[in-house]
Amino acid sequence: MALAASERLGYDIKAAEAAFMAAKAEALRPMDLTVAQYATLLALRDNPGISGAGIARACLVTPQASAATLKTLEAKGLVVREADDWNRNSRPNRLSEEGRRLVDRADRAAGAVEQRMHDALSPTDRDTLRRLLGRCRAAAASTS
Amino acid sequence: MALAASERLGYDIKAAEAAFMAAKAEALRPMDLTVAQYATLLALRDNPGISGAGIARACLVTPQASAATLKTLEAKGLVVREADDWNRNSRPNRLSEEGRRLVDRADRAAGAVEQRMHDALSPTDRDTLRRLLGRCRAAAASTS
DNA sequence: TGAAGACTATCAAGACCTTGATGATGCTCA
DNA sequence: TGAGCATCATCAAGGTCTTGATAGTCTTCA
Repeated sequence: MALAASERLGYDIKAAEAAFMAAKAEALRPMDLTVAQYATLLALRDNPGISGAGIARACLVTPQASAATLKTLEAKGLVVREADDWNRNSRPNRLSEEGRRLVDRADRAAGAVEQRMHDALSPTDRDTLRRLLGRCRAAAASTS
Repeated sequence: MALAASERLGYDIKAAEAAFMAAKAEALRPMDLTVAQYATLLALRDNPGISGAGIARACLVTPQASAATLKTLEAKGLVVREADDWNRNSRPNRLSEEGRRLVDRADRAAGAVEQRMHDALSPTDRDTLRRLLGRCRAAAASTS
């Protein structure tokens, strides 16, 4: 074993991410939205007409994953997918009226989690955390 | 929207975690192991005879998730589950001989990712990162 | 002794994510 | 024009994770 389990930074990152996800999931439960669905709606609100592939990039997942989530959201009536018979390659996605209402409500709930994390750190701390995480990210990606 | 998208620390944490997972998944691919399977094998190596629930706690998932992974690993012949007819409540899990060989090989590959992250930061940086992530974790969990 | 509460295992359904493969579209450049 | 390449959408299969529910076991305590 190269590194002792307690020395592994991956665990700390994972634990923070897990706590973050759990808190968001709980905040979104009353709206019957999953975290993935919320992230997708958020990307749609900020980028009307974005493609499924674009959502995938914004949410850090594969296009297949975003397509599945879009399908669920379309079935819920929260998203409208513009199907063009003359161009099957690009299918812009937009929020429905209900989707727009819900994403604002969801963002008030889930945004509070983000706000708590934001408020728990000083501006300097936030900057430091971002920088260190960026170094980790680069180190993980290198050579891989 | 309470916070601008670029101001959200959750994204940085998620991105670091995603890069970390991707690098480990790639390192483990030649062994035909997923990250979840690797984490389970590691927990088993460090805690022989641990219960499924114990693995779940170590891996930060639900008992159901660990049970599913154990089932896969048992089918692969990497894990042996001791079934007691007189006590169906507790089923200790252990590595098979092949499982033991594979986990060591896997840890050399995946541990290198962890090592890269470790080496990219000074001891002080690592300490700071841990502390800040801990604060984020606590902030996310509070009130939720 | 016996009830309460905690822990464990497991089934089932649903959602999400991944890799791999396929096919269509659009842009660029020789 | 036409080949090459990047991008997009989608099908399929496998694995992981969740919530919810059911049930056996163990410990504690009145």
